[in-house]
Amino acid sequence: MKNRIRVLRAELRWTQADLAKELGVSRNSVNAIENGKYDPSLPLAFRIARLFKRKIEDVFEEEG
Amino acid sequence: MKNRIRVLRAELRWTQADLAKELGVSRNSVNAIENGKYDPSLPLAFRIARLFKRKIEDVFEEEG
DNA sequence: TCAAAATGTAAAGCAAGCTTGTCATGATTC
DNA sequence: GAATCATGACAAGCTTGCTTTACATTTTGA
Repeated sequence: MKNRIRVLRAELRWTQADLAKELGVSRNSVNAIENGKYDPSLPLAFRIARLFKRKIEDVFEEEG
Repeated sequence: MKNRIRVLRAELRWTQADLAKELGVSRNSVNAIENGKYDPSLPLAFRIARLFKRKIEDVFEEEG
């Protein structure tokens, strides 16, 4: 899955640490997810989308 | 997370095995997810929503 | 320029998602 | 009432998501 987290985060001028704190996960998880190391769980995807006031489909996209 | 999979599946008159086959997962996974044993991964949630022609938010709901 | 902040990366370990296989139960239908 | 189908449930095992800790590299900004 691709995601637009880095862009959405940049719009708010948040650091990965800021975002991690808001989401209740570790900074390493945010970093790994932004860099496509793995996909977030569904509950975490919901929290991310809600935080950015977007639909999940507007934050995440199935690859190719 | 709650989900409406059982209802959506019933509308199509599919068995859990039918759905599992369409999704490319085991019947046990479909059964476990329908019964709330665990949440699907994000990629699987996307496949489920797409199969039912719904937004992820229309199939899954954060609890409480 | 130089220090601090932000990001990347990696290892080890626990938790959650998913598998195959198997069995029990209830509903269908012949 | 016997066979079949659909569902529920459980165990063992593998993979993936997430953690903490730690350190290296890049970016920022005074």
